[in-house]
Amino acid sequence: MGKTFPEQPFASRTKDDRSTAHNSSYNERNDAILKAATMLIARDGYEKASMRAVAAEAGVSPASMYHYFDGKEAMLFTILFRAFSGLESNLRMKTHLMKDPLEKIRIMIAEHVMFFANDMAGLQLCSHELDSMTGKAYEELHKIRRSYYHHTREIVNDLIAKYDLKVNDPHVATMSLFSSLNWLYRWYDPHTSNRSPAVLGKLFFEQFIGGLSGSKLLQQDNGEET
Amino acid sequence: MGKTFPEQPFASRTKDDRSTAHNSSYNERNDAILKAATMLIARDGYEKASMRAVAAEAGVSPASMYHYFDGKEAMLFTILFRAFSGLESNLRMKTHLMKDPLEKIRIMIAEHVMFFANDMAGLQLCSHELDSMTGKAYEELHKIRRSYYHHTREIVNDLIAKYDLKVNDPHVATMSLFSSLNWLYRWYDPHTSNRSPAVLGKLFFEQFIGGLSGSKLLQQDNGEET
DNA sequence: GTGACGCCCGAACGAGCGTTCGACAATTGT
DNA sequence: ACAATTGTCGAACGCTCGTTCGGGCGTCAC
Repeated sequence: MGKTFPEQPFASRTKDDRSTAHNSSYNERNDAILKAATMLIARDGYEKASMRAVAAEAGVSPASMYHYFDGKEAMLFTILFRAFSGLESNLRMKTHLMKDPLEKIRIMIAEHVMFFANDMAGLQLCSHELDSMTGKAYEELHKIRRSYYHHTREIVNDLIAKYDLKVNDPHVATMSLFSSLNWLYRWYDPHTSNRSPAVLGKLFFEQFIGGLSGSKLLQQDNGEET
Repeated sequence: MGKTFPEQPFASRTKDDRSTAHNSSYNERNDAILKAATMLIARDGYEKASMRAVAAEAGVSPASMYHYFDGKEAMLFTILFRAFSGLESNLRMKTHLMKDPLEKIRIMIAEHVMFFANDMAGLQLCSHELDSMTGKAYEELHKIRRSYYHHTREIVNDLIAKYDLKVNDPHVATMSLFSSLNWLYRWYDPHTSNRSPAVLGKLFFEQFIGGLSGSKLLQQDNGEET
């Protein structure tokens, strides 16, 4: 029941703890507001999406919103916190028992694309609206993001070590991978595209590994192999 | 002097044509406003960056801004138009006389990174604020963007054809390349980083070619080569 | 000199924003 | 049954926004 995420510094829940077994209508309303907010902020941007519009979309009065969230920024925080935490903890869970870093990175990419397909608007906000946050809330989200990066980066390091790859710049390679994933919301819609999330994940995986390990096309520059 | 870009449908210049030889202060003020606007919109976002703040940064009164631009959106349009057009025409110019598509794509990537290094805020707006535009202005900018993509995509097609590459999905590969370039503003600052734009361009080039032509690491899946 | 014109800005307008307040309804604990 | 708590909302506050208005200033042409 009360099982959420390990270590939740100050705001993983809404306002104070009202999730006391009964009273399901509270959580329903809460989710309706978050869903409406996610959609409208994804469509119009954080500044342009007004509390009044979110309230209307969620079927609530503007004043009622403040019984569920301390304010507009707290609302965005909850959305981003759920999405970032979901990504991060899911990665940790799925790769926990694996040994081969190649398999780990394959799963990481596939899971990220899946997460995107299941919550396009939410991940769009993670890519687009993080710096609408300020102060400690920003720091906290940034910390999760950094943790996600570090986890991925360690997999990449293991990958390079295990297969003895000649990689010029692992950081740039990793950032390129994140670029591809974070830019998804700009061009890919799993409901419209003929590429499934699984296929797209496979393509990203192959591209990343190919980009890491170098191309036959360019080997003339490095002198021929022994 | 009056040399701009081929075909300029309706708004490559500001308001009406006041660039009549003398009166250089007009163009100076105009550029000061654009520069201030670019910086502030990059920092705060289009909605949050107010005309008053831009005016203050440029050393002009808010009212005076409307002698140079029809409004806030027209101002952003000019910024985006210059950046997109610069990118697109520069690509066309540089690759015009080349034959080898491998060299073409190398130059395309290097030039894009250089463009970014020379106008970080401007290219950030191209990546982040395009959909703050509406109507015909949006269409026009989107057209330039699409033209840039198509030009790049043709080079990729030639590359695949010439070197007989087995590429699963050229579109996804090209989008990944654009992802890396468009995501630059999120993590790369040429003034701070120890990687020069030239080095970064080289890395992106090698990654892209490697990602295109596939990896030795994964060839076990495709059966061994003949 | 004088009228026309480009340039500039203080002041204000109307609209929309996030948020708060106070009263009213619904639900709960006893 | 009744007091306390929780949920709801119309109305309003204070503020900032993009933009406009009207007039003042300097510089040309004649």
